[in-house]
Amino acid sequence: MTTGAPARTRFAPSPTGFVHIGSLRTVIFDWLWAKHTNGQFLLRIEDTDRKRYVEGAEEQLKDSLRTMGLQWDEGPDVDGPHAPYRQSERLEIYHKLANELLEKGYLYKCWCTPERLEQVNKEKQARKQPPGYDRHCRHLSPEERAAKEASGEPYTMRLAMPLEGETVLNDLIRGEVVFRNELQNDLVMIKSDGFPTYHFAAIVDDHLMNITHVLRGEEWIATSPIHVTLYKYFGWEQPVWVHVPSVLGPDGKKLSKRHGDTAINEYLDKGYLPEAIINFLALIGWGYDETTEIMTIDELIERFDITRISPSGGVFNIDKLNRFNGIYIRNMSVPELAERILPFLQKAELLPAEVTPEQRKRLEALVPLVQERMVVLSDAVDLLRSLFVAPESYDLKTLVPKRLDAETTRSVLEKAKQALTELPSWEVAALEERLRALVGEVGLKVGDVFMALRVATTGSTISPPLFETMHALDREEVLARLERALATFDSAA
RNA sequence: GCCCCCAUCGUCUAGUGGCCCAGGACAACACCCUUUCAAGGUGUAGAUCGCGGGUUCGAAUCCCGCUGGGGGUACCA
Repeated sequence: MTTGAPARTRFAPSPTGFVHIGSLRTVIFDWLWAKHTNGQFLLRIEDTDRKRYVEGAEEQLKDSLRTMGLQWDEGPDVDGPHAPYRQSERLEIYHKLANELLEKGYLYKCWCTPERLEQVNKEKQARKQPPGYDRHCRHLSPEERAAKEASGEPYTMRLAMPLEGETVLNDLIRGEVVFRNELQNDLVMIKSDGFPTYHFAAIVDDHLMNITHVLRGEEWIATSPIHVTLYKYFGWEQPVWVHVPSVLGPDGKKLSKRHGDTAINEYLDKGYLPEAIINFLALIGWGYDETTEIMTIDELIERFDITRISPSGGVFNIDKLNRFNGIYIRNMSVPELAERILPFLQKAELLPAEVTPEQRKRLEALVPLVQERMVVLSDAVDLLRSLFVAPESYDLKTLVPKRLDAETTRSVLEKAKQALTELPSWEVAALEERLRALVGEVGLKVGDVFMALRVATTGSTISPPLFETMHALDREEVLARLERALATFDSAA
C-alpha cells in the first residue's frame, strides 16, 4: 500500500497527564500514515471523565506534540470543518445520537446503582461466573420502566448487545477476530452525569470526523465488538481498524510508570532529539528493510507502510535510543547543535539568558570539542562546564596521575607553566608541539604528563581534547588554573 | 476463571514455500586508532526460527495442538 486515498487519522488522548511513550509511538504511526497518503492527522481531546481530568494536561500534551514536530491538521487551536475537537464541547451531538439509538432499542436506560452493580459482580464471582452487568434494566416491564422514568432517578444508557451470534473485527494487521456475542457486556454508553463513555464518544467522533484509519493500542481489541456493533447499529461504514502492538518495558509487560520515565517530555527535557525519538520509535513494531534503520523524517514518511506493522509487541530499548540520539547529534551542523545546546547551558547558568554575538560565536567554536562525545543534549553541560568556569578546587588524588608521585607531578606542572608562559603562539598546533617536547624533556609517559595537565586545566580526568581545550580558554586562564593547581600541593604539604 | 492477541539472536527487527545450517542494528567481547573520554575501523560470540505434529519434492514462512508471554474482563480511557 504505497499510495491510495488520503487517510484521515487521529490521536485522541484524554487529558490526564503527559504523553506516554506508548501513545507517542501510535501517534507517530498515525502522523506518518497521514503524511504518507497526503491526508490529515487530527487531534481530539477525550475529556469525558471528569474525575480524571487534570488541569493543564491538554496544554502539556499539545506542547509535547508540537515540540516533537507532530503538528495536527485539525484539532484544538487549529480548527477545522468538524469542530469542536474537545469532547466535553460535543455533548449535544452525543445526546442526539444516543437518543436515536434509544428509540430504535439499541440503547436502553439503566437505573441500577453502583452499589447494586457491585453486588451483582460479587455474587457472580462467588458463583465463579465471569463478572458483568446482569442486564436487569434491559428486561424491565413497560410498567416498571414507566415508574422509573417517573421517579426522576439518575440513569445511564447501555448498549443492548446482540445476545447471540458473532461479531467480527476486521483488523488490518491481524485479520478477522471473532467474538461470541453472548460473552459481551451491555456497557454504559452515556453515564449518569450525561457524559458519554469512550466507547460511545470515540465511535461517534471517528465517524463524524471522517476518520479512515483508527490506530489504537492492542488493549482495545477486547472491547472492539462493542465498537463494531455501534457502527452497525448506526448503519455507518467502519473505518480500517489497526490495533498496533504494545511498547513493552524491559520485563516484557506493557510500558508503564513503574518502568521509569515513560512521559515524552522527560526525554525532551534531557535532550533527546525529536527526530531521533521518532526514528527510533517508528522502528518498534515496524521495519523498512533488511538493513536500513537511520532515516530522516521525509524518508520515514515516504517509506512508512501501515500494512507492514507487526502484530507483536516490542521492548523499549533505551540503549538503542541513546545510540540513535548520538548519531543524530553527530550528524547535525555546528550552528544548529549550538542552537539546541544553548538552552541547556542557560539553564545550568553557564551562559546568560541573553547571549551576545561573541558568546554565541565562542559556543560554536566549542561545539566541535564535544559533539562526538554527546549522547543527549544535556551532556553538553558537564562536558563544557570547565570551558566556562574554573574548577572550584583540586583534589590531589586526581591531580596526581596513577603512575606518578606528587613531587614529580608538581615539577612537571611547574615546567609546563613555564613553557606555556614563554610560548610565542597559543594555537593548538603550537601547544601540542611544545607540550610534547616537554614530555621528552622530563622523560615521562605522554599519557601521564597530559593527564596531569588535563586535570589541572579542567579539574577532571575526563575532558575534551587537551590542546583544543587550552586553546579555547585563553593563556591567562590556563596559567591561572595551573597556578591554583600548583597551590594545592602547598596546602596539602 | 473466562475471552482475545502474540511467539526469529539478551533487545529491536529482515525474512511471506527453495536465494536462509537465517541478514542488519543495539548491547557484549576482542583488536586497531588514540593525550583522557568518546567517536571511528575491523572482528568474535549470540537464534537447531518456543515445543510437537502435520501439508509439501522442499517450511522460519501454510494448518492443527501444546506451552509460554501479554492484554481485557468499569458509569477509566
